[in-house]
Amino acid sequence: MANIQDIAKRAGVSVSTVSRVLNQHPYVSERKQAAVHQAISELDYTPNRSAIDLIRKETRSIGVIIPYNNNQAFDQLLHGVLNRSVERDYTVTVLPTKYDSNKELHCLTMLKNKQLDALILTSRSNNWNAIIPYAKYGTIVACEFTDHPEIGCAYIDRYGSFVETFQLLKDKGHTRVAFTTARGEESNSTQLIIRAYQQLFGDLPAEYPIRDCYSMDDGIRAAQQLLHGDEKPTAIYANGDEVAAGIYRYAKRIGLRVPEDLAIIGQENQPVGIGLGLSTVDHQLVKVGEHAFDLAIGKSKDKVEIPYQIILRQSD
Amino acid sequence: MANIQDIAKRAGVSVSTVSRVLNQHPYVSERKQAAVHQAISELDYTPNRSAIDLIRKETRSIGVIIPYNNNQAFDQLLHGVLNRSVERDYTVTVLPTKYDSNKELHCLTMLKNKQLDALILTSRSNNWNAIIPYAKYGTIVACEFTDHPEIGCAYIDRYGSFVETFQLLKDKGHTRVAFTTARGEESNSTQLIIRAYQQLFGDLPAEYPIRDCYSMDDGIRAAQQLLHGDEKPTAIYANGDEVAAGIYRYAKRIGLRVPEDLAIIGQENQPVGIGLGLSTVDHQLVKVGEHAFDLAIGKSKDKVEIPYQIILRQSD
DNA sequence: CTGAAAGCGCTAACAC
DNA sequence: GTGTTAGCGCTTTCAG
Repeated sequence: MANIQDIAKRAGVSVSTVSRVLNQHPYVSERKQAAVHQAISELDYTPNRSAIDLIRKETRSIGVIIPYNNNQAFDQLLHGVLNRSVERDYTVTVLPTKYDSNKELHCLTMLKNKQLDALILTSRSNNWNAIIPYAKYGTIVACEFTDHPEIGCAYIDRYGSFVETFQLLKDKGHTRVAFTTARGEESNSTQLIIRAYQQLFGDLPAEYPIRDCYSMDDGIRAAQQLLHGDEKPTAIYANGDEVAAGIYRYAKRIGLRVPEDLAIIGQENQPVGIGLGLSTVDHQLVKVGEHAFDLAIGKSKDKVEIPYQIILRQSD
Repeated sequence: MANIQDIAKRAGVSVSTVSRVLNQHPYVSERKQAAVHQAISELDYTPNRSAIDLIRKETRSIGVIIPYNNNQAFDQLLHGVLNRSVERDYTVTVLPTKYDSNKELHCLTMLKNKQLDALILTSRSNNWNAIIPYAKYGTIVACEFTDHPEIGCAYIDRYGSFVETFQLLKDKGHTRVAFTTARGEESNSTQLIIRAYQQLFGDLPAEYPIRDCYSMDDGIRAAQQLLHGDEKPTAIYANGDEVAAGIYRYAKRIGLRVPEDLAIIGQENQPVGIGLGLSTVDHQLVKVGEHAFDLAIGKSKDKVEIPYQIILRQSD
């Protein structure tokens, strides 16, 4: 590949002149400008990006840490980021970590080694203490609330959302309401839903939170466990519409009526929930992703809350 | 940030020695090796990636061109790519183009400017003629069949899949079968389904292919158009399960029985289809993505066909 | 085993 | 307006 020197030689100018026209700096005579452009097209030249990144110490590319790459919620977040990246001409790199904290740390070093300008954490498996130090190498933005001043975040009031949903169920007369979660108490979100439950219903029966729920099959498994136990719930709040769909299908299979015998509420307003007419709480993850992107490229440390929305259909 | 020189100085060795231990080259005395490691940890040093990429002329990162970033089919492809990238320690950059051919070309130049080692095209809006020249700058792999020898591809026999599905419908006695597509005849896939239709049913009524279908709402629109027309179809083959779900819901809404009054078959085996019990043809896009990745990093120009799978549930 | 030195391709003072 | 030149941070001959 031709380089900037070849162009300079061919156009009969210096490399700095070539660089100037490449970067649209003023003060280059029309004549030389034309000569440079001609040389560029004759030699089919494209500036080498690594060289530019090296000297500029900036890549115009940001990373998105996504624990699982087969999860609708993370997909939504990613879509939000992508939506904005196209408009702002940034490049985005997807970094699946499988909740492996070392992999996550490895991604954080991509900030340090100047491979990425900013990093969006859609979730995390390290403590903030381990993460914060990397903030000096690049912008870090989280998709959950944190009051660390070094970290910008676009978040939803998860606790409020959980409380409101449980309240809604309680108002309808439910006292035995179970719920599903992805990870266990190592997850911030799980801790919040447990607290919300306790606030409204008191002690949490050990058999009510069903964890490791991601897919429709997990929903079926959860329903199986829940609907044949002693403390059979009259309502289940699922951590996603796919999981809710699994619960719905199992309930139907054993002859339960929804919502009369079992109320079901999902999360994230996904197609399967729409198709099945399941109520859901939409945390507007696409918007969260969009805001996270804006914070990232704006090197902002703001905390922006995205409103959630409860969508009632026929299943609650 | 400390650089390799700082480390060399601190460890009392030359930069080449530091480089050697960084790259695990043999022939470095234990003593110096230890000194270097110590200096690295004392100075909290991380090698600069741009500098390495510049000199190595390789980035260990590949791009995936995705026209729409809110489409389940492309998501599946991307997930496949991501699955393998984690295992092989590659970095993947997502490049949404919105079917803008200039944007697509812009992505191709990322090969030329050494920003990406390889590029996976999940779809394309440029002619092969415009794309091929970039193959000399990096590996290009497509997710559709092409016999260009410069391009590796992981593909499904779309034509075969379309023919088989139509045949299945024909065998059940359907003669009026409509279908939906995403893009129009500028799309390879649309051309193939039209040819498959013609092979089995002869002339294609102008009102049968409904285009611009991506979401559930598009499915509803398609059903609306189709089910109130003159040539009312008895079967519809949708270009995705979400679209199929929209058709299903509309059919139910106007009191049609599925499959007695209207047979519906979707594509890609997505949650909403499972939830609604819709038949589907699974093109195994995740696998396609995985193979595409392998071809990409193997710089292979092989053509690998991924088998599709027709999954019959109650809707056909 | 180890170091000096020549780049990789580009930008940005600085001088004219 | 334009060219010279000193790097950016690293790898890799080439000598020793």
